[in-house]
Amino acid sequence: MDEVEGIGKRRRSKAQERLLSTASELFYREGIGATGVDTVSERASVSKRTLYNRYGGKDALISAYLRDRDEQWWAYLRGVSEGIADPEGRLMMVFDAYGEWLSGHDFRGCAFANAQAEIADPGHPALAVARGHKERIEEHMATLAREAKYSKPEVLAEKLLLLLEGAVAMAVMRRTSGPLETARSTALELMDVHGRRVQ
Amino acid sequence: MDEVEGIGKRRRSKAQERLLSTASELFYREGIGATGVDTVSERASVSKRTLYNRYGGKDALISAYLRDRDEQWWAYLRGVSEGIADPEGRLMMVFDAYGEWLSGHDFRGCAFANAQAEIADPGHPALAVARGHKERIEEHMATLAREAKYSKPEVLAEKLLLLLEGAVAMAVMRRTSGPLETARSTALELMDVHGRRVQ
DNA sequence: TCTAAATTATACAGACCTGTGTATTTTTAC
DNA sequence: GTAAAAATACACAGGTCTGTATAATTTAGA
Repeated sequence: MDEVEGIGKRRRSKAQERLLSTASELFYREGIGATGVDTVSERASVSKRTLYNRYGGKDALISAYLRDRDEQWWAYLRGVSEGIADPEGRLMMVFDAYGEWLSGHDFRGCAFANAQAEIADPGHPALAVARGHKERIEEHMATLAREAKYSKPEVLAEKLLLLLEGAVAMAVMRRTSGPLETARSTALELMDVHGRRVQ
Repeated sequence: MDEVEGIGKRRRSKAQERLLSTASELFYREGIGATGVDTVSERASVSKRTLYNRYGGKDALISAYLRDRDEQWWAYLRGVSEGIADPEGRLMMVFDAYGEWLSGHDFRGCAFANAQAEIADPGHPALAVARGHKERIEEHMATLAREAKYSKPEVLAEKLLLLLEGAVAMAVMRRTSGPLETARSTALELMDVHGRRVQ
């Protein structure tokens, strides 16, 4: 029975998992438009028919790719934030996580921003996933800023998000993690500007 | 005689101009990868052969597109900055220019960031154009910050660039100019942090 | 073991892609 | 007006793309 990712209740098959991880790597590294479904299925050693039976088409595979990326990102942040108790430290961990994630991998920038840049149709379902991802990051930072008792935590969170996104965009262009460090130190300055309501 | 854009001394022909403006619009609105050379030549009412004789190929056309975009951006900034004498005002004009540019057009984000996201090959000549564009903007802001006697003008300029780039990226995702306004007000706060060396 | 679902291999349709070849016509410059 | 440059129309090569059709095969559960 053909099952569409995200709707079906049946757990992912191994073929489906392999398709997703392969698509994830190729879409990120080579670009979404530049990666064909034939390439994905071949590299995953899964027939193209299965790809279409499992995902329905390329568009759904793109959405699944971004959803997977979103999940991985949160898992990664959860991991590195594990020991830290104070909200300020956890706030800075978002910057550190971006920075760490940069080095090592052949860095191709933010998968969500790249998808936004590549997909012209604003109604494409994958773009809703990308928007949701950024929204959750901002909310996460706003929550931490609130817990740390900064004044206007939502405004602070938006500022920090702008710094982060700009830093990633510039880092990928310059092939340096410098922008991330600048963003981090600037974040501290902005946190200082927002002061702290002592309870 | 076949002439390659950027090397030849002969001024652009009308056909070449039409090719460039058509490519510019399509590359920006639909994406570089999604726009074929056939489409460009048809929409420009110029034969495909002329496109190849003039530009040599699609890659060179992409580079020309970004160079053109860069020129247009500076012309626009020059225009809106015309009356302003003080460097601080001119610094804020960069933010205003980004914001103005946002509204009106069907906004698809920063053409240079989009090219960076779409083109996987880091050696592609168009990416050098994109890098140069951002570098010049940062230098421009650093010069203004220096003239306005802010301390560490280069550092301030980098911070402002990060805010700008992040704001554009978020604005295109959210379809709001809100991020640009946030970036603008945050820029003022950072300028305050950097104080002013009174001469 | 037997049955039903999942996956496979293979071929194909129809469209699009970049780039070239060639002969003809138009435009430009002197 | 004439010669050279530019642009045109048209066809074509050799790929790639998404998506589908079909029949055979493998896997997994009762």
